[in-house]
Amino acid sequence: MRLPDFFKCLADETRLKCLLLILSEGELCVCELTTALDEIQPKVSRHLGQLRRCGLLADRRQGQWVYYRLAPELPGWARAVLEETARANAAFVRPNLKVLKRMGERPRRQLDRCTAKE
Amino acid sequence: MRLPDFFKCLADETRLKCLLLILSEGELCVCELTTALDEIQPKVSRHLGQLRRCGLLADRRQGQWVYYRLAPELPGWARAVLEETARANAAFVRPNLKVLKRMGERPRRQLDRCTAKE
DNA sequence: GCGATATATACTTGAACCCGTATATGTCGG
DNA sequence: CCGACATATACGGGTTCAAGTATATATCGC
Repeated sequence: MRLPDFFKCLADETRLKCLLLILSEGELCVCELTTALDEIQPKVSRHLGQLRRCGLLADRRQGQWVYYRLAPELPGWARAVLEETARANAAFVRPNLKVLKRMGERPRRQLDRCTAKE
Repeated sequence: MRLPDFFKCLADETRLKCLLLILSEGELCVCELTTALDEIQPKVSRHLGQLRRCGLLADRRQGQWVYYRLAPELPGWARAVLEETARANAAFVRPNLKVLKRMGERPRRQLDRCTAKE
């Protein structure tokens, strides 16, 4: 990927927050991000799709949910940039992380069969 | 500055190359960057002005030349992001750096009186 | 003061971008 | 199958952005 395109992916608030939240949580599904960001679903989905097509995120479907994680093939320096950014800008996503933690109905992951209730 | 705005500054090829070249050389004037990038002067100047207004670069005038350097007040994490990017993407600016090195007519810096010829 | 050089800015235009709405696709439970 | 839920995408419109050209400002040598 062209270097400026990598930073273009980080240049939008919604995309940047998605990346930092995923970096913090390891893996998040669309509805969790939609809630954490308090945005409408098509908006979040559209940005996640862009991040996937650009090679920053990977996705996996589990039941009706789609989980996004950092792409394993993401170069080390790119991951380092994200981590350094997250470390020094924790306040940027803190409110969203708080909403996420308080979120009642979170799908249970790492199980083939799962219910929507905790 | 808002976090996404920082990355917006890096999301343009001309701006990103300016930053990486300045990071590599310490300080560069507009005409050196114009030559190294093979771009027209108003384009380079406009992007440099934007980087200055956003707080990424600082400038000083010396005679008829204006030198740009990384802003001293740039947060450490931001500088680290730039350095990590430069380290892992040396090829991105290598041709421009080569042009710069071969550039015959470079203003001499760190002197109050200077000529355009080396 | 007057050209020559270096840099900054104003203006206009076309492209890229992001958004909300509506709709399509996919999965699940019954 | 069918309704409910989760996600993706198509469409249309408004805004932002970057470009080239032209011009303004500033410094220098004379």
